[in-house]
Amino acid sequence: MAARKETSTNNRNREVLGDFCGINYALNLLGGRWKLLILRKLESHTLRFSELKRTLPHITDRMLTLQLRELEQDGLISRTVFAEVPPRVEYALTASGQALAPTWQSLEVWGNAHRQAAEMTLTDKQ
Amino acid sequence: MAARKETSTNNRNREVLGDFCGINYALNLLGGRWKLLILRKLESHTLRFSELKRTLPHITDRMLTLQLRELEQDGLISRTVFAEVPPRVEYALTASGQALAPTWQSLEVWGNAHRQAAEMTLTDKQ
DNA sequence: GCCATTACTTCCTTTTTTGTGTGTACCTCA
DNA sequence: TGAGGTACACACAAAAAAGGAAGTAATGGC
Repeated sequence: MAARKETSTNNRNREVLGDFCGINYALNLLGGRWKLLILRKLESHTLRFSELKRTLPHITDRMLTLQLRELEQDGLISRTVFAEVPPRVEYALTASGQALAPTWQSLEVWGNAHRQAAEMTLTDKQ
Repeated sequence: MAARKETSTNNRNREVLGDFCGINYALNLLGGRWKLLILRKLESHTLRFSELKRTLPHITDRMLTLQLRELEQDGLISRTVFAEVPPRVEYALTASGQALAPTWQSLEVWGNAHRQAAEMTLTDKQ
């Protein structure tokens, strides 16, 4: 898990900034490498562990597990276990998770636009 | 600086995800602890190094320098040096940086709402 | 000459995040 | 009997991010 050291300046800063403004509070929840990607995959439908894994390039079991756990603890996704063999576990967005959709969409739009702009200034310089 | 290791899986994943979607491209630029905060401070006016430092609780010179450098390299802020003594350096948002304002505003709104929701479920459980 | 100010830089340590490899319980189907 | 699938857990290693402490150049004021 995260296993943070309560007493570290690093961790205190993290908390201070989280209290300080909603932006950093949000970033504390969404900062993991695969988190927003996972949320976006769940936007249109519920998915199970193995399905998520297939859609996320290069993710390992461990990373997927970790990120899902944290998202669940932070109330962004829900986890439903079906008592079957082989096991089946389904992940879905919570209301809070869904409420974030417009934000990541606007981040995606900005990201693509900014990448284009960056590439253009690159070719300008050549 | 970031000093990333070209050959690491960690770094390759970072790049792969950045290419994969605008969200992760954006996150690669905005992931630093103080970056969005800095951008937001610059939203209303140009600020110099020492002014930024005063408004960001607990940040060190080193961290502020690093984050500003990266933001500048990524085209989100501009840096203007005045040939005076003592030195004066002013930071401002670029057009791209300003274009991101609605996104961090919506992140802030969501963050505050989600924190409230989280606190309510906490008190529910008590 | 000495101190203060500003915006850094450098070297080093600690903390956090990410990745690797292996193992497991359960049942089903061949 | 034995392989295969699912959704993990655990111990460990590597890399990245963050922080700490000290130093620097230039100049103006005392």
